[in-house]
Amino acid sequence: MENAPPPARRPVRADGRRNYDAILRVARESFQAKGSTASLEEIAAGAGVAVGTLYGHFATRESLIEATTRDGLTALLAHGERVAAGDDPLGALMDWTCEAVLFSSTFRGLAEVLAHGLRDEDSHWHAGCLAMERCGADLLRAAQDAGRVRGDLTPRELFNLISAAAWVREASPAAADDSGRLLELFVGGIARP
Amino acid sequence: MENAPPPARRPVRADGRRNYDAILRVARESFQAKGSTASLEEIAAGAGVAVGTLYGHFATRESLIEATTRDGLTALLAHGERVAAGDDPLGALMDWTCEAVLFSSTFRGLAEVLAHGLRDEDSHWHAGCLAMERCGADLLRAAQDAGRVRGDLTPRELFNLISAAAWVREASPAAADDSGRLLELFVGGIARP
DNA sequence: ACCTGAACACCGTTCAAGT
DNA sequence: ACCTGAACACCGTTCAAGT
Repeated sequence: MENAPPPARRPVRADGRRNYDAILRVARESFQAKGSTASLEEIAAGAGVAVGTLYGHFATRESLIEATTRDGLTALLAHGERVAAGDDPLGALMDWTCEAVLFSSTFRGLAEVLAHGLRDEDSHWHAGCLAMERCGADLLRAAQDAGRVRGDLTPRELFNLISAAAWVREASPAAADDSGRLLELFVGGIARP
Repeated sequence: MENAPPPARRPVRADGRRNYDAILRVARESFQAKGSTASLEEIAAGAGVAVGTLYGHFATRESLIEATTRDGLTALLAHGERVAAGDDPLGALMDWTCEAVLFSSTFRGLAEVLAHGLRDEDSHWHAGCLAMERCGADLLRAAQDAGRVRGDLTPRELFNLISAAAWVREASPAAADDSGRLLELFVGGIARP
């Protein structure tokens, strides 16, 4: 209930903001290069701060990961609202799903963190994951109401399909090259003629 | 070419076999409980041997994982041969695929190790992963020849679908409960009416 | 042929002391 | 309010010495 850790916030003092931003910038590069398990010590060193400073700003690895991908998630949700306004429910769902797969494979390990965040109520991610699930749920329902997608598919299952496709993308460079094909394989079966 | 590490083999000396077996037994329990990243020191301690003994028998974590799941893979391949003898190619493919998903989610992290082993030629796993892929390829081709599965699906893509479904099973207990439903979602789209 | 355990390296995490 | 870096714990991996 009350043991959910506080989300990372940008500090008010000038040196604090500088360090916060430097850590975020280096963290993005490190996660990109080495995945979600990249060394926090290396990130701190790369940002020119002591480890304690990193922990001061980001209490857990999850909160740092959350902060590095917050913008991406925001963009994804905005994209969802945009495509929802169109008049092709199936196209909108597929379009957004594709973007969601790309986002969820921003770096190696993110899909797992997302899947975990959706289940763990005490996670920094929980709210974000729920928002992402809900965004997909709205698009899914619209496509189902239009009779274009099998009606028994649940929002949670759509989330699972997305993170699974993202996981394959993370793990297999060859599959990542052809995202359209991957998407077709993973969610192609849910459409109705 | 020649830098592929040697597979773990059961020692000839009596005390060696005893330790080897003890390590394997504890490793199975540990992987089951904590996933593929379980502490090797704890496994060694649990087996009543020094860490060096564990490394003496299993040069890498991968080789230990391989040894703990070798029987399961063998059983899966045998199951493939068995179902291939029937006269329902689509049923055989689905049956085997379901077993493959169960095997690939024996413990948390195995799906990732398998996906990695298939790509890395120097892995302990490479031969095993190839055998698994080939087993699926034979069943897939039969189902395709019978016109029951879309013809453009490749063996590699089937492997990816299997490990992705296994990954979801590993990550989400709820999904793991209803394997039939999961399988339907992941490979239901490949069948032809 | 196999075992032991100390030794080294690396990393996560905390915290008292500082500014 | 924020920073520092030493301190502790834990783990992976190697290897000289032993039987």
